[in-house]
Formats: sequence, structure tokens, C-alpha cells
Amino acid sequence: MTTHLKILDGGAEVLGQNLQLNDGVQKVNFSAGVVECQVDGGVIAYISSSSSASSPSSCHSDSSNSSFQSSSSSLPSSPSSSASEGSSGGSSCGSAGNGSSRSDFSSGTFTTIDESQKNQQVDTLCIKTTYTSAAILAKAPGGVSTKFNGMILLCKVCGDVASGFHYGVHACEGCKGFFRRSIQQNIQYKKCLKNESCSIMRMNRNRCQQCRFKKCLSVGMSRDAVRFGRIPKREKQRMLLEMQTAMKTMMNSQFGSSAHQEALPDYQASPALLPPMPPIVNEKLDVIGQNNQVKSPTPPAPSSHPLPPPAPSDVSKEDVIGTVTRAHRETFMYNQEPSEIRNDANHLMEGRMNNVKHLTKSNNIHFNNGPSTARCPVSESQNYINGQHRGKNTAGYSNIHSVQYSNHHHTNISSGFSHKGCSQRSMSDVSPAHRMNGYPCNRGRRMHLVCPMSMSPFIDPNKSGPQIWEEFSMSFTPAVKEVVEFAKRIPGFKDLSQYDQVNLLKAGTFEVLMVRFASLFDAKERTVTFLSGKKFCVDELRSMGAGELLNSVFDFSEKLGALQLSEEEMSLFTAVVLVSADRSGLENVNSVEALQETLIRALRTIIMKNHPNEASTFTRLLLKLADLRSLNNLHSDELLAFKIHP
Amino acid sequence: MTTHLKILDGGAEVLGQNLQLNDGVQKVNFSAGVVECQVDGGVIAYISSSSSASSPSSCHSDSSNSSFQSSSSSLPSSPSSSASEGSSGGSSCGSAGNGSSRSDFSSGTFTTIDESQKNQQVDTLCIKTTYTSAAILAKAPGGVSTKFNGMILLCKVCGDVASGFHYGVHACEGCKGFFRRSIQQNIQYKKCLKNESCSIMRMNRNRCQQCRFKKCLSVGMSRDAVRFGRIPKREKQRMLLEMQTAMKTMMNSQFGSSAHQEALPDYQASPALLPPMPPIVNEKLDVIGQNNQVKSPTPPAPSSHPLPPPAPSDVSKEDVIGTVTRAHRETFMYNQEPSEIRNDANHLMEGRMNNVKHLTKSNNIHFNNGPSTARCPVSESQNYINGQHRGKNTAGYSNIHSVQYSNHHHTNISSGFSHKGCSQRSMSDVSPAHRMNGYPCNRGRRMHLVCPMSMSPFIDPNKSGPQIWEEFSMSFTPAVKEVVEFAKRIPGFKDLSQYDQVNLLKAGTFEVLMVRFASLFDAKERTVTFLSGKKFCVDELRSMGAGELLNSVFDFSEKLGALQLSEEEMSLFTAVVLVSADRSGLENVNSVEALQETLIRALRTIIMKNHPNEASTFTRLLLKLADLRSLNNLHSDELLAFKIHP
DNA sequence: CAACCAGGTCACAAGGTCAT
DNA sequence: ATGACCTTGTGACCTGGTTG
Repeated sequence: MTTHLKILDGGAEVLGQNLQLNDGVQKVNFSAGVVECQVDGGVIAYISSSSSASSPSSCHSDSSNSSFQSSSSSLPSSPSSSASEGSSGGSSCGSAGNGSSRSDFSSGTFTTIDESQKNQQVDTLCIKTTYTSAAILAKAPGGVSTKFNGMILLCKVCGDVASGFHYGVHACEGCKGFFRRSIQQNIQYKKCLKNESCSIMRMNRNRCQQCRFKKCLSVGMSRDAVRFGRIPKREKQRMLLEMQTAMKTMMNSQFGSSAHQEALPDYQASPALLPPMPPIVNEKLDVIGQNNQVKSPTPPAPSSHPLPPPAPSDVSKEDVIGTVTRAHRETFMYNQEPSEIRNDANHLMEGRMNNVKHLTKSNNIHFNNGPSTARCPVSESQNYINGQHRGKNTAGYSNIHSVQYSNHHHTNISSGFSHKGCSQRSMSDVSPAHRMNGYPCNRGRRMHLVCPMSMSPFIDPNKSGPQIWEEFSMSFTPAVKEVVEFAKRIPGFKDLSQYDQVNLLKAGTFEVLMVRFASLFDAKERTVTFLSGKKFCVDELRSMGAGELLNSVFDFSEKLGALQLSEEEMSLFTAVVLVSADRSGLENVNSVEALQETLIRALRTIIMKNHPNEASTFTRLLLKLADLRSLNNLHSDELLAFKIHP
Repeated sequence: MTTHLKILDGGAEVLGQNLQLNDGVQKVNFSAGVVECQVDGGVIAYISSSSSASSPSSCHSDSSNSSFQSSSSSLPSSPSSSASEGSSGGSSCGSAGNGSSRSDFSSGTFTTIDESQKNQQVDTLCIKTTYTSAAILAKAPGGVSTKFNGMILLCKVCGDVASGFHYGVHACEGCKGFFRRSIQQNIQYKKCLKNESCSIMRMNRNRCQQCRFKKCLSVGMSRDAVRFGRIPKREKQRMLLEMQTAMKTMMNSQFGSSAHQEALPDYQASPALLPPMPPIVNEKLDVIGQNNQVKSPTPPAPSSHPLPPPAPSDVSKEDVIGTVTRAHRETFMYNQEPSEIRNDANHLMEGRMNNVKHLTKSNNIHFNNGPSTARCPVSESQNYINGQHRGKNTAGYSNIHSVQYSNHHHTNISSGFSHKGCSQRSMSDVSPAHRMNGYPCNRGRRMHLVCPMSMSPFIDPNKSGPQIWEEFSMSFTPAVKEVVEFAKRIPGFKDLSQYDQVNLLKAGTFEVLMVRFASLFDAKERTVTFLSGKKFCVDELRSMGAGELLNSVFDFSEKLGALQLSEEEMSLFTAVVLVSADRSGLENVNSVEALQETLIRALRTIIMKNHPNEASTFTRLLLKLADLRSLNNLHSDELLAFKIHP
């Protein structure tokens, strides 16, 4: 499912986005996006995409509770704190209790850096950090992170973002300075209070100087190893090769080799996973390449663009309507009961609600409210913004996820209403079984269980940040995939250049989703229905950090709902929305316009037919386009704000 | 003229500006405006100062520290001392004897933090520190209060003045020490004597250790969250953004409630340049308050909003058309030759060009290229972005000005094509006489000398930053004023609540201007005509830092031009644009919608009449609304980007 | 040149001290 | 025990030198 998403990614942007993340926990999961590898003495974080959202940073808040009081507590969470004080072994949460700096990564998909490797020139181990490596990511923008082909190199000592190759090793500014001071002044550090084997990570690197220095030496830092001047080309190439190899290896190992070729056909094509920046644009989608049924008529104006507009088509308006409606129906799973499809918009909404309730019982993902011992991936600013914690067990989790990135109109999906952090509440129905790995989404076909609003806004403090992000992220993936699928089936869409297809999707997916999920927002009652079946009222959500986006979404939903569109109308409108997406950056605007015109004509036709005495419906719908644009931008803004102060 | 501008203000920009200021003495005055908000891990007391206008961009916070110390001594009040423990009551001046640490503040205008808020993260408490003593300063003598761009950060735990970012949170020395001891010695505090929910404030923070520690944890203090070294620029930016957001929110809320007072004299024309914060908020518009001619018909849906929609009007469609057209004509000076009005769109464009040329000779404002000795208001990051200066005498001036502020859709006008920095070129025709004070704009009526594109993109390095800003700002003022004037004359607009009028203007002015000035962008030749009469080609501008906004503007202009609208159509379209502005935050959406409907009907009527065989014109126009929205957002984005890395 | 690193700088924070 | 002040590091940036 990631497939399409990836396609849509722009590496650069991704980078930008990820960079905003703060550190913290890292999780490694290939499918999600950032990849970390060691190469040539450095660890690399490969930034891909879908995961942008991160949870920010550090874990504090309540999590610290435990860490202090019982520092030795081996809670899976709060890895760092325990590292220094308590049982050293407890440092990493989850699987590997080794001293690896990047240990933690709760998810099963993760691969830690093997301890055995750390002393060596590593060769390319791929890991993928998802939501957070923020530390990492956070540094990049202005920071001097050393990037290599879009990959961020990590400090071999502590795992922070490397600023370069210092004293023979990729290291961060901190470790560089530390090492420099150490050797310059020949400092003899105080003896380690523990067993001289503290793990050195970004978070705790300052707790034991002796161990830090030892680590510096052990990874190979040396005054003799300095390399001046620019990196020799050969070395660069070697690194590149190593990384690619590593990447491939990892991909293969992570997803059974062949099984996924099927499910994720576009995977390889996905720029996100490959040297991001340049390729993106030229990336090939499988969005394209099929046959089209309809082409758009009457290219309105002469085009100076290279690509000729699609040839006028002879497909009838009715065909367009039929095709688009079918496409909509068949690519909007959430819309339907497992077995039947309803035609009426009202039923549709109702169906969704029912559906939601239905799903709750079985496959829903919940986040329950456990003891607040979990490490909190939220940065202090995060907590801060939340403002008031409402009780003892409050932990501010961020809840946002970006599915894709685009230039300015992000298609990222975030829960605009909760991403600023959530307070928690007790929830009774918990299905702890549904962890990330147990995520019930089966590849080929979404099983009606996931929708962007699928999760409860409340979060299980027992879950690691990355886990939560992953889940949230995952919950959007199918919906986005569906949009892509829908786009592909819009007659004429495939005739657009790949580049334009991608751009339209980048710019429009969020808007399409807003339309598709409008019915989840009950404007009258001011509630949002999550897949859990629970409705949450706006104020509740607002108190958890909901932005104005939520309000706007409500308004939009209300107005859209008031139009009482039929499925056909909804389908065409959705198509129009997509094709009307922001045009900045399109290659061939005229083609897109022509297609848009076709679709709009069809939409008008159908609307005139269905609402003969409500002449304004069509106009109103068109006005909605502008509203959607605003929504989209609001979303981008909130996302930005979030990224900036995660 | 300022009047209107003010009206439109929201604090964001202002804030942006204020943030740049370095501290100094502060004064607390509630009504006036200091704002406290939470950001990052700290609570911030915003210091607004009239001096803000100065140095818009550059000044770095770092410098601020020093100034602080010196200033502190002289302050009349030094409340701090009393604060700590002793006479609790005595500490606060005036009214509430509450425990607010920020009590005293000599000035009577001061308002302490409300007790009711104390327990929680105070959110957005307004205080305004102006020039004199501040509680904060109280602490100053020697005390290390952390300031951020003139803002004083407060301890997240107790509200005292923060001394820095300790354990991941902005905290005071007391809480820092307390937390350190707590974790170092792993102290188990005695159980709270009450219900373990003591409020922790400066005054009482020592009463219950357990609760204090708990509070520390809850706000996010953690050993894992420590941050060493200097504050990354990125983080500073982030905070800035957060503050802006907080500010905006606050402003809006304040604005909403109190907004209705008297009109301000225009003196302080551009809000951006004037004592921003306080006045703005309470600003009153004269937008309102007059009589209206037409009201909107058929309030479509029931409204839950307080204000009833304007009563249906009996004004005919023709009246609407006539009125709006007249309004447009009479409020769009630039549009016309001094004495005559042209009706045809083509002539209109031509007229503008001529006009431009004509004006050049007399009243245009130029910026010549002098020695680069002027102070450069651009921050280094700015320079950074620009990358390469192109010569010795190059100074990177920013060229942007915000005329108004709004929530997300800034109406700020910026020269999207040059604000990222400009290289300079020599210009021969300089009219040094036109300085800020000699600004040739006479109040009542713009004299055809200023339009948003009036200035050359090149800037005189001899002018001080503020001067340039002022000038640039001024150049937009008349155009914006015209839009406001136009709005007032749209039948029914005045019937909207003041709040909504303001919000529509905030959100829509930029869009209206885009429509009005579309003809300045020649899409075919890819040139922009400045008021100087000079045309600059896109590439030229781009090389100077033009963003994609410029491209989009071109595209938009081209498409709009292609529709060949008559003046009537243009007028109505403009009205529709304004009334269709982003609705987030409107009080009474239904009224606005009703008005919109009226206008759209009129627009359709006139279009159908004029373009009987181009049925799609109307639809195309509606689609333009969405494009405008994107343009607006793009503009906001670039503006934001600019603000963040000025 | 421009990429790239050692080393310097200094804003900042942890932790220690000691009068209260 | 508290917290204002002090000492010791830390690390983000910058500068200047080195190399391809």
C-alpha cells in the first residue's frame, strides 16, 4: 500500500519534513520510511517519506516518573534514563538490549545495528527509522548534517546526526567537540560509576564522560585519522554502492522477496526509498501506463508546454459518469458495507456509521489508557501547547501523520484535531492485540477496518511513539491508496503526463479525502466518528489540541452534506476536486484543464438531471472547491506548525 | 487610510516584528497588550513595544542578553525581591493578592495572572509589557531570565521567571534545583497532605514537594530532555512560529470580542510599522457603521450563530450589478486614467500600462543603488538563503511587507518575487525626494502613484531597513484601502457583522488585489510591470529570489485575462472573490453565504448576458476562486517562510 | 574555486555551593 | 531544603586551512 504513496513523494520535501522531527525514539520499519544505514563508519538515515510525521522528540513527561523514582525500573519505555542510572542493560526498549546506540525501535521490523558491527567499518546496514529519529531529522535544515545522496549520516558514537567526518569517523558536532577537548587537554575523566559500559546515545551521551570517550576511541576516532579536503569521488561511489546494496538486501529481507512484488508493485519505483531527490520527478508511476478510455476534449488554449494535451475523446458524457462512478465505488472501500453498496448518500453516511460501529468490535485499533509509564515521544513544546494536562496520567502524544509530501499543498494527512497532543482518558475497550504488527490491514484489499479517522484520539501510553505513529500512519495508507486508484480510473487521467498525475495527486489527495470522509464529521452534533465507533465532540478534541482545521472541516462537511449528493454526483465531484487541484508546478496545465472541463461538464449534467429545481447546487459545488483548497492549506499550515515545533 | 489596515490586522505579523525587538524595560499593561503564551516549554510574556518597527528582521536574539542586564538596574520597581517567599500578599500590587510571581509592575495598568489559571498551563494570558518595569525585570538584577526575542520565558512549573531551559523545560532556578535534587538523590517526598493536586505557583511552590515534583514531571522535565550547547537557530524559529500562532489566536479572539470601537485615525498607516500589538487588537474599523443598500436574500440554512443573517433584500439583480460595478470603478483608481474610465477590459489593461508609464515620470518611488553602507535589515539566514551575494556592494534587503494579518490567509502583500532578497542594479532615475515622509500619497484619494507593484524590485541600500519597509508598506496601503472601500460598497456587505467583515477582508484582500492587478502580469511575455513603467521579466525576478508564487500569479493572470471580462463582470467577480474568502472563523457563515449567493447570481446573470455562447465562462470563473485561494496560500507560505528566515 | 574538516568561540545548561 | 550564583562542560556555528 505504501506503494502509491511513495510514488507521490518528493524526496526533497520529504527531507524537509522529516527534518523537522525531533529525535527520540526511532523505529525502524522499512515500509514506513526513513532508512538508516551504516556506511563507511557512519550510520545513515535514509529519509523517505511516508512517515514524516513524527513524534517528536524526547520523551519526557510522565514517562519520567518511573525513570526517576525507580531508575532501575526496566520499563520497556524510557530507555535512556534507565541507561545511565539503572541497570545498564535496560537502556533500550524492546528487543535488543545491546549497547547499540540505535537500539530501541520497538517494532519487530526493526533491525538493530549489531553490536558486533559497531567497531568495524560497517557495511551498510539498513534500518529504517520512522517517525522519529527526530533527533536526526531535526537537525538537518540549517544544521550541518552531512547528507549523502539524500541520506543523513549519523554519528557513529551517539547516533545523533553527523555533521561530517571527524577524526576519522562520521560524528556529530557534540562528539566531535567532546573528542577534541578530550585529546587537546588530555583529560582524564572520572571513573564510570557503573561498569564502564554505558551505552552512548544522543540522549545520555553526557552522563558518562569516560564511557563516551571510550566509545569515541572504539569507533575509531583518532587524531591520526583526519581526512581533509573533499571526499574523494571513489569513496563516494563506494558508499553509494554500499548503501544501495544494503538497501536492497534489507528490502528483500524485510518483505519476502516475491510476495510483495505483487502487493507492492511500485515499490521499487518509489522514489522515497531510493535516492530521493532527483528521481522523484522522473519517477515512473504505475499510475500511468495503462489504457485510457476517455480523453479530454477541446484543449482550450494553445499550450507552450512540451506535452500535447490529450486528444479529444469521443467518450460520451454518460460514459464518463459511469466510469467515474464505478471508479469511486470500487476504490472507496470504507464507503461500503462489506458486501453491498448503497447508492443513496444518506444511506451512505449511515452506512459508514454502522460500519464504524461494526468494525469496532473486531478489528479496530484502540489506544487504551494505561499507566503513564510509557515513554512519551512528545517534545516539551508539544506538551506545552497542549496546555493543560488534565490529570495524572497525561502524556502528550502527538498524533499526526503525513502520507505524502508535495510542494506546498501537502497531501499529508494528519489528524488535525489531535496532533497537537492528546490528553488521555480511560477507555474501556482495548484490544491490545492490535499492535502494529498485528495491524489488520491486509495488503491487497482494505478490509473495511481502516480509515483515516480510524483510531481513537486517545493514545496508549504503553505504546512507543513510533508504534503509535506507525499505526496512525498505516491507518491513512489505504485511504490514500484508494485515492490513487480512483485517480487512475478517471477517464483521461492517465493521459496526463506522469509528472502532472503525481502533482495532481500530491496536491489533491487531501482534498479528495476530505470529501470522502466528510460524513464522519457530524456538523450538527459537532462530533467526529472514529473507527472505534466512538464519537468525540469537537470541544473534547479541541481541548486536546485541535486546531481550527477541525472547525473548518466541520463547516465543510456540513455544507457538503447539505447538498445531498448522490453517489454519482459525489464520484464526479471527487474527480473534479482531484483534477482541479492546485496547478502550480504542472507541466501541462492545458491538458489538465481540458480534463477538468470534461469532468465538470459531466458533473453539471448529472446535477442538472438530479436537481432540476435546485439550480444552485452546481454552483455551490464549485464553490466548495475553493473551500477545499483552504482546508488543504489549513492542513498544511497545521502540519507545518507541527513540524516546526513538533 | 490606516484605518482600514488596522482593522485588518491580526497580531501575527506584528508579533513577528515584535519578536525582533530586543528587550529593554518592560511594562505590564493588560489592556495594551502583553501577551503571555506558552511556547515550547515555556510561558512567554510577550513584550510589545512601540519601538518594534525598528529592525524588522535581523537583530538576533543573542544580542539581547546584554541589554537586559544593564537595563535592569534602573527600573523603578524591583518587585522580585519581595516575591520569593515572605510576604506573600505584599508581593502583588493592586488587586489580586494572588501568588502570581509576575505581580507587581509599577504601572497601574498591570494585571497579574489570574489565580484561576494558575494551576494550569496558563494559556494565553495577556499582559503587556511595555516599557517599564516588569515583574520579570523585577527579577532581573543579576537574575538570569531567559528571554527570547524580547519575550521573557516563564517557568513552566511555577510560573516564575525562567532562567533557562532546564531538563527539557523552561524553568526557574528554583525548580531546576529542586528537580535536580529530586532525581539525583532519588528522593521520595512525603505524601501530599491534600489531594495531590496542589497548584504550583511561585508563591507556594515550596508547600508541597510531592506535588511540585509531580508538576515538574508533568510539564516534561526529564533528564533525557536536557539540551546542551547553544540554542539551534531552528529551534528559535520554531518558537517564533509558535508564538506567532499563539498570538494570532489571541489576537483574533480579542479582536472578535472587542473589535467594535471607533475608527482609528489613519496616522499609523501600516500596521506592520507601528506599535503593533496592542492597538491592533482593539482596533476598530470604520468599515462598518454605514448604511447599506442591499441585503442578501434567502438565507439558505438555519443558523446556529448568534447574528441573524441580513434580511433578504429586495434589491434587484440589476441594482447589484450596477452598484458593484460603480463601487469597483470608483475604488480602483489605478485602474483609471485620471479623468476617464474605460469600459473594455483590453483598454483597461492598456490603460494601466500607460498609466504606469505616465506616472513614472512624476511620482514614482524609486530605490536607487547606492553604496552598500546601509544597515541591512536582513538576517544572516536571509543572506544565507540568498546564497551568493553577487558582488561587493550587494546587500540583501528584504522586500516584503505585510499590510494586514489574518489567521492563515494573510492578506499581507508582499512582493512575492523579490522578497527573498534582491541583488541590486543601478537605476538612474531616482527621486530622492520621495522618502517616507514625503510620501506622495494624499489621504483621501490615491493619486495614481502607488500600486502594489509600484516599486522597482531593487532597493536602495542607503535606506534604512525600517524606511524601506515603510515605503514598501505604504505603497500597498492605498490599494488595500481601496479594497476595503470597495467592500463597504458591496450591497449587503455592511450588513454582515463587523467581525465577519473584517475576517472576509483579512482573508480576501490579497485575492482581490490579485484580480485587480492581474493585468500587470503579462503572461505571454512573462513580465511584470512595475509602477516605474519598467517591465521585469520573470527570469530576472526569479534570479532575485522570486518564488513559485510568481509563476502561479502569471498563470492566474493569463487565465483570467483569457476570459476577457468586462468591467461589470470584473467588478462582480471581485465582489464574489471577497465574499467567498476563506470562511474559517466567521461568525455567521450563513449571512456571508447568502450574500455570496446574491452576488454570484448577479455575476451569472451578467455573464450569461455577455457571453451567451460561452457557457463555460461562469464555471471557469468559479474555478478561479479556488486558484485564488491557492495563490493566497502560496503567498502566505512565502510570507511565512520569509518571516521565519527573514 | 568549492567541498570539507580541525579548531575556536561563546551562548547555554548541568551541577555544585552556600547563605538563608 | 531552597535557590541565587558559580564553575564546568557542551555543542551550534564560524573561521581558516586543506584538498580535489
